[in-house]
Amino acid sequence: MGSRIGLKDVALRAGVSVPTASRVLSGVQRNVDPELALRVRNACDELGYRVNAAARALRIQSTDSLALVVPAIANAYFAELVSAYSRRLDLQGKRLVTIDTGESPESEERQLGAMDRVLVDAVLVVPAAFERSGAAITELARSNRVVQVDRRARGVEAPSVRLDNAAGVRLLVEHLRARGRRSILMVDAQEDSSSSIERTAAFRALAGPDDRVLEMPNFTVASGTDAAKLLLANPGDTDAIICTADTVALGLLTALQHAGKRVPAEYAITSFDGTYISDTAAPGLTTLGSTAERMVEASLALLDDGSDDVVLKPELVVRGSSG
Amino acid sequence: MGSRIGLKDVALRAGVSVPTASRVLSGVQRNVDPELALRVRNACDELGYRVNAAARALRIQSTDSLALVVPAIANAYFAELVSAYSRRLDLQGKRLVTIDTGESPESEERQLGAMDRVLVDAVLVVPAAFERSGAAITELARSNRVVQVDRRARGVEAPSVRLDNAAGVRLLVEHLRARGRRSILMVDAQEDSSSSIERTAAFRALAGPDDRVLEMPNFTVASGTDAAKLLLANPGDTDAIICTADTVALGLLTALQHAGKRVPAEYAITSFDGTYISDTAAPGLTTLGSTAERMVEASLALLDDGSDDVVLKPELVVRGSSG
DNA sequence: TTTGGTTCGGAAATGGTTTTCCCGGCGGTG
DNA sequence: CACCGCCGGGAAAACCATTTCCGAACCAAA
Repeated sequence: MGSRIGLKDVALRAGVSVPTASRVLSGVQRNVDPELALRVRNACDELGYRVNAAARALRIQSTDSLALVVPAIANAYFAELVSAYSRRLDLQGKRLVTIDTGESPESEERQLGAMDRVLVDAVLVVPAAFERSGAAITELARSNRVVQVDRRARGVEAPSVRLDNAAGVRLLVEHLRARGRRSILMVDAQEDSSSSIERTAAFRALAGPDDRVLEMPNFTVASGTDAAKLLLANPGDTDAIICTADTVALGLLTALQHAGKRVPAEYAITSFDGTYISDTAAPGLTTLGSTAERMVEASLALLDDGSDDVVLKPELVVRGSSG
Repeated sequence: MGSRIGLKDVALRAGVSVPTASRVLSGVQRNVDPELALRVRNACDELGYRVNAAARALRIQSTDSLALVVPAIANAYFAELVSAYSRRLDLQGKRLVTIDTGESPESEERQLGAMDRVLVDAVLVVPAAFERSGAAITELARSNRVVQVDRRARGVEAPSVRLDNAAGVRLLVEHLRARGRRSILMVDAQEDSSSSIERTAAFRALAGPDDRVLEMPNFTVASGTDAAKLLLANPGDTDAIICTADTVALGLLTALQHAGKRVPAEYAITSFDGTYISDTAAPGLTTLGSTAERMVEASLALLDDGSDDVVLKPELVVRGSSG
């Protein structure tokens, strides 16, 4: 049984007792002689000892890590959200473990169902779907602290932090109208996500007879280029576009430019996420500012004090793509 | 202390012993009376019981999860790598937990040092730096199974799976020369990563007097646009560019186009990663094909059979950006 | 009645932390 | 000088929740 080295091996080599070794390593529960502490630390080095995560967590009932479950890490919006959480938690000495559900409620259910194999103190989840994610998240929330981030799922009582999507749509529509645009096309993904639902609903409520909605299969750059083809095949009076994701806007922008269309002269393009894409596209994309930092702050605060839902106000960032 | 519900609560409610409840739930180690099994399962539902990850892992000495440590999840290349791992492991019923080190050796050291707070069976790591990552990874490898992916760190004995960068550079250079280009600029990031080192070394070995290297601070799209500014300020004879990342190539491409330059007529642009970016840019980027799937397969196989280093052969994917 | 197989429960094991109890030494006080 | 309290350390055991080993009981077949 000498295979794995445990704390008692360290204590033995350092010539101290197990409690003392523990006191040196983990807590400052009580003062220990600096000389003994040094011996313990040296013994650790020499033996290559590392504390057993499972044993420690079992006793302590706490790991210093959170899980973040996102639908698609390849989406720049979620990638930036992950980065923001990771940086923020790193400052606190905590770890973020990220899990990708591939925009698939089935995979999400598997991963959430197996979350009891991963050691975390709480789970931050961006639900893949509004309807189909509810059951798995509710189940998870029975035994874990759960916060819904960016999206919600139907019937889940876990608190949520999200953007005021209706206000965001209103900001973009009013901006485009103020610039004299008459016919707006909203390009959305037909994913069953709460944010998509809220955005299209808000848009339809504000839309006039000349405004349209185009549903693409997902939030990828390729969907943007496909949307451009569909638009060019059936241009109508459209002179302005609202994309519900920066990735889609990027594909749309480059495809329109490649087809010889001028942006913003012929088409004003706006978008939602405020990722680096909106900043580096040429021309820059008018978009709602990034809410990643605020979402991170709000959701972590919510985990601490257990307050209620948080709805963030969007801000408009005007760049060249809207004239 | 009745706060958290454990297996003994389930057993009590179901009127069976703890071992029997365990047999019903986790393993099919032995047959149990179907009637008892049903009682156990009902008790679980009613109590909302979920197995304790720490206790299970402590006893079993295994979780079905791997950790993947990447330098920057916001980089499309790593995001696609994460997705590929996640999909592949999902098929096997395993989980992937991803950790972002923000291209910072300090953060990497903290995160790797605290890896004993996360429950995983093995760690796949993309070292942030060639020189400065070695110590932390070596230390980690003393107590964990570790595989280096995509990059290596100096002096680490853990096996690695990586691209044959020299062959990749040769493919691109020969392709550009075959298209009649005379003066190639390599745009790299001055990060201390093994892949960057190998690529610039291979390029310098092949380079003629008209070829140059430009070192940008990092692998972001913004670095690409900055590189374009530097290039336009000092154009020399450059008629071809090799970027060591798709993100950089994207920024460079759009910035050059925005400045009125024609691609590929005036500048042929090629790149390395083969992410979705190379496919959706306009024109498409000539690049080395994505090796994500092969890296995933090779590294997982390596974990299974403990074989040696794997070096993947690159493939050239020709698109419009190189003429 | 014995034998063999099946199923269940008590107890050990997993590894680290924490508590309890004790001890020896040290300094201050009466 | 005796006494008291405090402080740092050690031995042993409890604890965390689960799995597994092993013995016991039971039922059916021989």
